[in-house]
Amino acid sequence: MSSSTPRPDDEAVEAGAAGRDFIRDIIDEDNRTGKHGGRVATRFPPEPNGFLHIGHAKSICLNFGLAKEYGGTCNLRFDDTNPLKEDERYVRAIEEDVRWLGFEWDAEFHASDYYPALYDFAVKLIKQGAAYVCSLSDEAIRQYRGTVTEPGTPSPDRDRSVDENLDLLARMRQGEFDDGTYTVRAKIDMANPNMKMRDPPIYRIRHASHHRTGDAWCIYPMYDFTHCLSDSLEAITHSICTLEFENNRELYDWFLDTLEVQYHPQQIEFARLSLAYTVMSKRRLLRLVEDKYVHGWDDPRMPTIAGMRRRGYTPEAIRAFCEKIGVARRDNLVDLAFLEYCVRDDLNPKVPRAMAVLRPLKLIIDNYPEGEGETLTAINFPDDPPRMGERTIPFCRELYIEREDFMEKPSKGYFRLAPGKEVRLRWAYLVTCVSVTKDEHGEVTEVHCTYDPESRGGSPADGRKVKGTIHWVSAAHARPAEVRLYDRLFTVPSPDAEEDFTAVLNPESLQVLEAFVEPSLAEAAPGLRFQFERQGYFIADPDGTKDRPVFNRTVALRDGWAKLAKANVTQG
RNA sequence: UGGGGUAUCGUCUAAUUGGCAGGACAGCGGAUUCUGGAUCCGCAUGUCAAGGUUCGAGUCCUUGUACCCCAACCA
Repeated sequence: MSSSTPRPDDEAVEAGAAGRDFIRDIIDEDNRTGKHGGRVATRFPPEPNGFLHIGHAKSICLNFGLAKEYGGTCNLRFDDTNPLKEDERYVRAIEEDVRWLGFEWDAEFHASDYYPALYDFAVKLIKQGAAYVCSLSDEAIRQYRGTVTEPGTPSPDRDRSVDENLDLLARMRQGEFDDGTYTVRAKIDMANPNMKMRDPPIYRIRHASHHRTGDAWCIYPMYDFTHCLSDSLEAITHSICTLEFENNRELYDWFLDTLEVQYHPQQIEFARLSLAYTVMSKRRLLRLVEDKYVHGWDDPRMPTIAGMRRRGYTPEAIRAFCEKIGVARRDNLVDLAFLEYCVRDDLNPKVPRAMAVLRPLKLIIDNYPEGEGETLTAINFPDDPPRMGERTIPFCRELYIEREDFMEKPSKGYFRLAPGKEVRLRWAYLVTCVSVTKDEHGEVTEVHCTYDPESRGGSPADGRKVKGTIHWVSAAHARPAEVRLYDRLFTVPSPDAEEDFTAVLNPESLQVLEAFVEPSLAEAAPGLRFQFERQGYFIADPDGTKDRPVFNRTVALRDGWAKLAKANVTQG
C-alpha cells in the first residue's frame, strides 16, 4: 500500500484527537470481544496529599480522554486512606486543577466514602480465612517478609482462629488498641516471589482525624486493598495507573477474585512522565515547598498544574503536550524544549503583541525636537493584522531600548544597533547611531542617534532595506514593571538521580528585573497574556499593583541570534 | 543472586502483526519576513548485541547485555 494513502485514524489524528497507543488497542479489543459489554469507565484517583503536576496531567488527559473518545465515563476519586498526609486544601486544589485543564468528571468519590463497605470486605476476608489480625510490629513485619531473594517466614499470628480475628478486628475498630499494635493482613503466601503477595497489611490503626470522616474511624485501609475495591464498587472497566504498580496487579486481582466481587476491572499500567530538569514526585515537590526553595505549590518554576497556570501556560498547551508525548510502557525523559514548543505553538496565534524593555538603555534622538512627541500605530498581531486590531504608542526624543540591542563593537553577523549602523525602531522610525556617552567605568550609558523623518511608521521613503528591527519604549511615557524570568529549576536533566536533589537546584531559576513597559500594559489585569516582541510570552501576575504591574515570563521566544552568537564563540 | 517490566533517530513516539523503518521536537541548510519570532521548503540521524529461521526480521527463535520497579502499618 502506498504510504500516501491515509490510514483510517490519520484523519482523527489531524483533527486533534489523541493518537493511537497500546491502551486504546486493549480497549478496542475489549469492545470487540464484549469484555465489559462495550462499556468504558475510567477514573482519575489522586491522593489529596499535594498539588497535581504535569505527570498527573498526562494521566488526566488519558483517563478523561478515553472516556470522551469511547463515550464512557470518568470519575474523580480521591484516594484518601492516609489521614496523616492528606488535607481538604489539596482536595480543592485538585478539583480546581482538573477543571482548569478542561475536564469535568462524571462523579466524584472519595475512598473514604467506602470505609464501611471496605470494613465489611475485611470481615468477609477474615471469615473466609483469607485474612488475619497480626500483632507483629512494623519492624518485625519487615523482617518476617524476607528479601527479594529469600522467602519470608509466617507471622506467629497467621493461624489465629476466625473468631479471634473477628473479635480483634472489632476491638481495633472500637479504638481499644494503640497505633501500631495490630494490623489486619491478607493471608496469601510468605514465600511468594512477588514481595507484594507476602501477606500484605490491609488495615492499620491510626488514631488520627481524617479530613472527611473526622474521628469516626481509627483504623484505615491501605492502598492495595482500597484501590481495587473502589474501582470495583464504581464498576470501572479500565483501571489505568503507572508502571510502578505493576507488581501490585497480582494483589489487585487477588482481592477481587477472593472476594468474588461483581465487577473485576482490568488494571493497565503505563510509563509515568519524566520531564527534564525537574522533579516529579510529590514527596520532593512538598520538600521544595516546605523548605522554601520555591514560593509555594503555585510557584511558576514548579512542574505543578498550579505553577504552570501562574507561569502562563494554557490548558490547551498542556493537553497538546500530553497528547503529543504519547502513552507507552518504556521509561522516558521528555525534553523541556518539547513542552516549550507546545506552549509557544498555542500562544503564538492567540496572544497580542506589546513592547517592553527588560534591561533598559537610554537612546536619544539628537535631531528630534526637544519637548515634542507624537503618537504611532502598532499592530497587535502582525501575522493577521485585522484579527486583534491596533493600538497607539507614544514616541518622543528619548527612548529606552534593550541593552542587548546595542554593541559598541559589533560581532560578526550582529545586525542591531552599533556606531554608524542604522536600525528600525519597531512601528516607528529608522535611526542611525552617531555617538555614545559612557560613565567612569567605560560603560555605555546613552546611545545617541539621528532619525530619518521620512521613515515614520518604519518604512523609509526610498525603500532602502534595514536588516535590524528593535523594540523600544518612550522614556517619558514608559511605565515601570516588575518582570520575573524563570529558568529550569535544576541544573541537571535528572535531579531524581542525584543523592541530594536540592544540591542541584538552579540558583538562577528566578531572575527579577525592573523593566519599562509601554503605557497600554500598565493596567493589564492579572491573567492577561502578551507577547513582548522579540522576547517571549508573558502573563500579568496577581502580585501586580495598579502602578506597578508584574509580568511572568511564560516562555521565551526561540532566539536564533543567541544560537548564532554561541556558535561564533565556540568557533573561536 | 528472586520476581515483574522495558529496549526503534539526540528526545518522545509509530510501523497495517513477517513486506521500502514513518511522524513530532531538537539540530543543520535555504526561502521569506518591520519580531534574529512565526511561516514555507529541504537535509542528516535510529531498530541494545550476537547468532538462527525466512525470498524477506524492528516484528519469530536462541543466547547475552543494559536500564526501571518490588523487601513503608505510603500511594
